[in-house]
Amino acid sequence: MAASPGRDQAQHGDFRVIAQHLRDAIAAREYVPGDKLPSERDLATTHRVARNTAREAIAQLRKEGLVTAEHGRGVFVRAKPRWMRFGRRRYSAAMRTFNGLGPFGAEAAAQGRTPHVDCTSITRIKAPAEVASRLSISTDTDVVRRENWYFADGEPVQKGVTFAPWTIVEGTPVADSADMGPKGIYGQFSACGHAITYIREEISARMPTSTEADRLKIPDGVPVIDLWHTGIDANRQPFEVTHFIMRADFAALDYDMPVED
Amino acid sequence: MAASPGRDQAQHGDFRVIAQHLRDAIAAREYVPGDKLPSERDLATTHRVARNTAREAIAQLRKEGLVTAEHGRGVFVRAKPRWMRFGRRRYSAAMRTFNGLGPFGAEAAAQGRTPHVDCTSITRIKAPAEVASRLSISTDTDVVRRENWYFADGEPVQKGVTFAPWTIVEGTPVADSADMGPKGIYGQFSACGHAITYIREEISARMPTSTEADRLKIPDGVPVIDLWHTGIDANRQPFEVTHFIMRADFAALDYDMPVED
DNA sequence: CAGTGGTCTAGACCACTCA
DNA sequence: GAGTGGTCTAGACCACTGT
Repeated sequence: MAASPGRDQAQHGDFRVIAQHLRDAIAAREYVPGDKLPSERDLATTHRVARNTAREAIAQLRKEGLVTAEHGRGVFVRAKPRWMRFGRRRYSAAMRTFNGLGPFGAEAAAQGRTPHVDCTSITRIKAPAEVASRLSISTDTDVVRRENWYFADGEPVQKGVTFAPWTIVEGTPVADSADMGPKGIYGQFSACGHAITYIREEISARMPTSTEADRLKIPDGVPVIDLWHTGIDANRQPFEVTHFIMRADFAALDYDMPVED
Repeated sequence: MAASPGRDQAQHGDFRVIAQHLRDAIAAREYVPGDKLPSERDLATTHRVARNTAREAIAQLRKEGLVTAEHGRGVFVRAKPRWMRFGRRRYSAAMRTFNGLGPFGAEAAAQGRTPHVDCTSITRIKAPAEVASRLSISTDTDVVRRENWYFADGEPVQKGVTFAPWTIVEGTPVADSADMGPKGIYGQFSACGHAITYIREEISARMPTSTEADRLKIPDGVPVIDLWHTGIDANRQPFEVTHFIMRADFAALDYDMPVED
């Protein structure tokens, strides 16, 4: 040890010590959200380690979602996420009557944000397996596939891909138009005999793929919520499936429900 | 460039190329779940880069949750997570009658896993703010705090901290005993006039803190589901709050519910 | 321009696993 | 003991941001 030039001890876990120092300082509000941390080079000299070691400490905090690095600017304490909450009532008729943005727009507007939805593609395909099983149809059946990207205050928040049997949507705007009219897509379904009455929501969380991180501009250390939503009508028939990928620093889910029907 | 010894080109994004090679190979099932990837030193030599660069490529895949590194053994393609699903009916009376493990045990058993719950502490404290607001009580009010750790097949899966007003649980096993009897904790609540009738579940996802990662043995690239559960009785009075931290590679949530009451 | 994070090199020793 | 990942060094140049 004493032989190694310029150093004396420490080898294992140096970066953990630095990381913990920074965590503590953040917890003690020596750095508040938005503040810039010392540069990697500064950390290295003050802790008497190589820059890479200081950098590794920063990498830990990034993985935990505590800080965000900005190339050329510095490393900043991340602002506490301001979650947008989605609940089952976003599908209720009352939420739809005053705008044409659908459940997302209604929730976003109710929470003081400016929503924007971009429908990037509408195609007709064979039902993928995950869709077919939820709609109780075969994978030979044609479905419409509508891909939507959702923004709040200009920031990308989530992606949603909606599928519905072609036989149901044929001839309606759902099959070929981005504009769903004043009552949104569920107004259209309702008009053809499928009023959304029950929903099923299957929720999991995972890290984004590199593609998702790109498209949704997801910072380091932020997972996605992966949600399969199924719309079910009054006859208990599923008529629509949407696969949402939501930034977990923006979206939260909030359900209240009876324990039994 | 040509001046640097032993190399010729490439500087930017080398590790991304390597990472993409590996991703593609995994997608093409050249490596299947459980397989060992080439060692960092092998990757370095075959791609003609320094070991740190190969290592960075691996780090990317770890962040995405695609692979897991095991010290001294190698880097392995992660097995597809086998999620355990939790739904609203885990709180129904029917799920409780055949065992004393509560909602978790019932779900785990139903899914062919061996559940185990470890109640690590039972204390009496002033209600924390997050609890008080959900129970509609003040932060001066005493509550019981019960900390539980949940295991499936011996692996730690989630942590749950339950709070309930002291005035409700006083004199019952909920206040001081790990053993909740054959009908579980909700049987106890039911016996003192608070049958669970509605629930509210507030769901978000984030990366684990370093403490959580330790205690739940969470591998790299796996987020946690952070869930606040509120139990509400037939009179619409909230009587119990539980804060769950779940490993997102084990737990998924699955709710079916009416859009309106 | 100076200062920042991003990437890379070519080594080194440590800690762990397994034959 | 051989092979693996984990950590560290002391440099280097690139890409980006701001003055």
